[in-house]
Amino acid sequence: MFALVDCNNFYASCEIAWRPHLRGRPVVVLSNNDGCAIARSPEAKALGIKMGQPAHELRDLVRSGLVMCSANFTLYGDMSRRVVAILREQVPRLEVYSVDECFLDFRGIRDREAFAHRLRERVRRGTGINNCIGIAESKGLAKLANKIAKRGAGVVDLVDADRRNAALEDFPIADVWGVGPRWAAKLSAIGITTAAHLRDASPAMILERYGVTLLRTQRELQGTACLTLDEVEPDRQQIVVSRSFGERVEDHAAVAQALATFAVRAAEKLRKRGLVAAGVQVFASTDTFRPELRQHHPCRAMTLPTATSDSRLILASVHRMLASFLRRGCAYKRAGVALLDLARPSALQSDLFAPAVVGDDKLMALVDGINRRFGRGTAGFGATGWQARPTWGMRQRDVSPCYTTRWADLPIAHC
DNA sequence: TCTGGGGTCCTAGGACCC
DNA sequence: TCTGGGGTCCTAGGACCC
Repeated sequence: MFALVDCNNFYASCEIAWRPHLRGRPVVVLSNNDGCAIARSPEAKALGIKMGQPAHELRDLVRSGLVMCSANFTLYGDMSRRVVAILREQVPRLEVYSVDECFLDFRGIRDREAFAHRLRERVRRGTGINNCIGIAESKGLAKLANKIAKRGAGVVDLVDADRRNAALEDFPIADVWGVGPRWAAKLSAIGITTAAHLRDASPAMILERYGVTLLRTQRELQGTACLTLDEVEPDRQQIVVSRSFGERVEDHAAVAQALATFAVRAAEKLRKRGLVAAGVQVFASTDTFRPELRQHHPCRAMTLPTATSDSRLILASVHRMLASFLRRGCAYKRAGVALLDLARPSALQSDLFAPAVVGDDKLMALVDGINRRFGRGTAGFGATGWQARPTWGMRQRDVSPCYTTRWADLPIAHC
């Protein structure tokens, strides 16, 4: 028995929670580089703004009241932790599924709907974030129940068979969790246009044409829980830091600085999770939206001689791969660094003649400590260029303050 | 003027091993 | 008429998720 708590328009709700004058107004949150809409308040949806719609197509709407916010992922991450903390107080077991969703173990709860309504209200009062709850026998059905709850009821319980069947009858196949655009098109072509159709389709046919993933989805729709509540987040297999640049960059030294910056960020994330990497990959890309310009999409990877989380060793490997990596006359729009083959140091196979992990943990802990205390970038590496506004930097026109994570940005209440 | 970023799982095919 | 059989590892590509 699962409940899925899903925050409504999460990023937009976070912005509105701290800027109450935005309530009732159309608000969108933009992707990095202020590129496209990644979250929309209900009022923004009502204006017909689509998910992923480019920001430049929205400029005209600003004059009629649309508010566009640059993404502030620090704020959203902290708000997410607050929502989870409130839920943890109320249920013994939960899985943080994404930044704005939690699966809860709802077994043994007597009046599920009343309990869910109280839960919703607690989250709303504690964080200002509106949310909906779907309840069912499997995660897949809880997802589906949640989508129906978003239509207005707030809480939907599909444990009752009659209610579940009715819900599946008119639930579009494209909205089913685990059915993406490709499969939705293929399924529709053979007459499977609703969740009920998929539930009743031949399992052998599903397995043969789509594989075990969709077969699992089908069984979940039938009410058989194939997915479990995973309370512990599994260790990452890879960490990627990549960005589009604010403008096209032809200067290879600038791209190298960007890659060094991403490598340092990736190493920080790696250490925060207590992992080491045994592989490093670098990639870059010219502007794919301008096919008339010279295109180049270089990508290189190497295996490290010994696993590490030391920024200096990761930087050195990036530097080595950069030799004749970029092409003269190409202007790059995006680049990234990936750390691969991640592992816990304790889980590594030891070598009779060499250490299993290399690097200076004490030095890295010191650097991380300084940056935690005095702000990111206080202590760092020369290879990153060390500029306040590098040419490859992101465009961000209107970032909200980090209300909950930076002393200087603390909101002030006037009485 | 310009269209994001970060993940996972599954499968098929080739290389290689005994 | 004849081609062996059974296995793992790695990689690329395709699908999905938020």
